[in-house]
Amino acid sequence: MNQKVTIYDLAKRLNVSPGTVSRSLNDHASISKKTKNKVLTLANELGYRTNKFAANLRNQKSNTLGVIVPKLNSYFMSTVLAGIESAASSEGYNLIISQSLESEAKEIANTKTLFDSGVDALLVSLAYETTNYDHFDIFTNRKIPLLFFDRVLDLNNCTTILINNEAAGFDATEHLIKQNCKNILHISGSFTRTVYRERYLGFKKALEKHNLLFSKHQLLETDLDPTKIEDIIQHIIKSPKKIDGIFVANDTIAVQCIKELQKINYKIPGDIKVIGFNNNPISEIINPSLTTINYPGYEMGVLAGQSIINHLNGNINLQSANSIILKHKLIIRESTLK
Amino acid sequence: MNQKVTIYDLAKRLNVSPGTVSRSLNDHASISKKTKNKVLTLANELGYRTNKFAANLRNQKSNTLGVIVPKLNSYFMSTVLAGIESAASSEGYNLIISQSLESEAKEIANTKTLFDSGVDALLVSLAYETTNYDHFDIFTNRKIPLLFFDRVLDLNNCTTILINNEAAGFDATEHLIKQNCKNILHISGSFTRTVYRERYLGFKKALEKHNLLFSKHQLLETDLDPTKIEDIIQHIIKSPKKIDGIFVANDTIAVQCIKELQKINYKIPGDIKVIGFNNNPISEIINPSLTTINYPGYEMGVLAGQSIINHLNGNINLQSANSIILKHKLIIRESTLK
DNA sequence: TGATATTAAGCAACCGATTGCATTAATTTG
DNA sequence: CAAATTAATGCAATCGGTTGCTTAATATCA
Repeated sequence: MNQKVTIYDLAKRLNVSPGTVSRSLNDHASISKKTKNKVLTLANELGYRTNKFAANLRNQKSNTLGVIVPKLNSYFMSTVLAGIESAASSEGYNLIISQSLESEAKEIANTKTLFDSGVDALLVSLAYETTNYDHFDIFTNRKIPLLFFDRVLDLNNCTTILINNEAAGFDATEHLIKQNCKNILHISGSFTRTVYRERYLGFKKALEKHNLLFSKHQLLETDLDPTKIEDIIQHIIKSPKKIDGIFVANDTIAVQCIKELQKINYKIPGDIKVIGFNNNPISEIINPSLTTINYPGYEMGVLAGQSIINHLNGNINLQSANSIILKHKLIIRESTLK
Repeated sequence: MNQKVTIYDLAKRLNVSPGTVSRSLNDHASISKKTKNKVLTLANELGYRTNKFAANLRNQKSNTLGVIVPKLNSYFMSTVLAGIESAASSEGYNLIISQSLESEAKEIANTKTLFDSGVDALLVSLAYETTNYDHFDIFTNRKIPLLFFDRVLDLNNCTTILINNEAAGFDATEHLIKQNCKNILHISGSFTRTVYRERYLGFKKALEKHNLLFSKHQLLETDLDPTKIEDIIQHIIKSPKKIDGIFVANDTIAVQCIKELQKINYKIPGDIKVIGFNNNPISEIINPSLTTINYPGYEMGVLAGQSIINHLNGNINLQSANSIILKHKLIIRESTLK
């Protein structure tokens, strides 16, 4: 039990060749049932377990997917990961997960490590900081599938999975407008990430459509760091024109805004209506409950996993569909009631 | 660029042996600086990357840790994972993560897969369902380090990392008692997991210490599934003696209780005081904010990662410390105010 | 019965890096 | 200057499976 058992051990005991053992274990057609049974039985008895290193070395394939996310411990990301894991494990793939912690340097290091680990494909959601993308070249050069989700990058031959952020931003903003907001503030993440840029574009389009002027005070580009909530509140208080609606690029900050504004006696939604983004569970818990945009994280993860595995299996679906857009949905709750 | 480069390619171009190349790359002492430089330079130029499969096969070591958690997308678990990842990556270890989804069958499958993947060690938080532990034998038989965190199991020679759940349960309960609660309900998870059993023991000890009788209605053993909140509420309403305090085994359910009780016009903390467990961020967002026990997830993850890596590196610290207890802390908020 | 088709199994090269031991070249020492 | 060290490199086996090709054994058919 204590000793490792190899196909050579099995071969010796059964007086067959290692090749025969290997083929038996892989249920190859050219081995008789009798032999296969003998092998399987003994393998089981001795607790034989295949050595993946050897198999991978020979097969040039690891049945492993690499994943790089900005942060493991965020509601959204862990939900996506759960989806990826579910898809991967049902197809017999392992997952090596690493986090960039929003740092470009760490993302680069992780990319190299995962490449060296011989992952069959890489799934990435970009770090906040990343502006140079050369580190992905080792993957594209060797034609190892690369997929971006949520925080995406448009590279040739890379699938991207995301929602229509512009449309979502538009919907969120239009909802506020329909609730009679006239001077809406958009609290955005950094424009280096297109998700945020596009939400902003949707925001502006909605204003335009409804003939609302846009002034620069209505945009606050931040790093969405919870510790800097005070700056955000100051921005709101000091706005030259009274703000009556806020569209925040994520629920966490939206919830913090509500809490802080309530502390200084703003009424939500009476004085200011607030809409968030993501449909994080906290949006249901805050009082008033937070109107938000549902972002299907789990589905995104499952789809990302399935797409890449289909691709690896040679199924034709990624060549054609280079970009997968998931449906978002406006979820109306109390924080934007008239 | 497109082609994979091996040490043989480097060796050929430099007219040295593959062995010399290998030793150069590993900065072996018996190679001259001149040669090392030549090799390093060319390796860099050709984009050489070591083939881990070959190295792992030869070294019988993968620099990879396996992790099995019940659920990836839970606040607590993703926080622990973030801690493990941080410790692992700073020591050059990869992480293969899988989830059991609380199912024993999946946990068994994951254990086998991770074993086959040749992880150097395994970190586990047990599934809700698991009652048989034989699947870990392949690890213990081969003396591959095994560590349990949070949902632990006392096996010989396995480190466990957790908090003192009994003391935490005691503290939580005593706090309620000090806030004048006389008839406290404990909503627990399944006793198959010792964490919950121990919190319950702490609960009972606190009652005893303060001379409060315990009746069976004061314990509700559930699976902590959010969809079954209605059963919990019914239990509270139908209690023969009016319940004035609730100690819930996790914050998610505690928050749900508060919300549902408020819907039927209970005042929190006026009519019923509530204390949760974990210090999940939602505990700060709910109104009234939730008193809870802080469970240091990130620290637990870091410690778990570091411990196992120290062990792998042969540093003596796990033989002695077979069980690591982290500090918990009572965090008093509004939901238990007098 | 002999020739051919089928089936089952073996042989040996290969995947790419590592490492104990042997060998050669360079340096030191007496 | 020869002998003894020391330094630098090469050789070849090894890790454990996989697989194209070959061979041996059995079945099929005329």
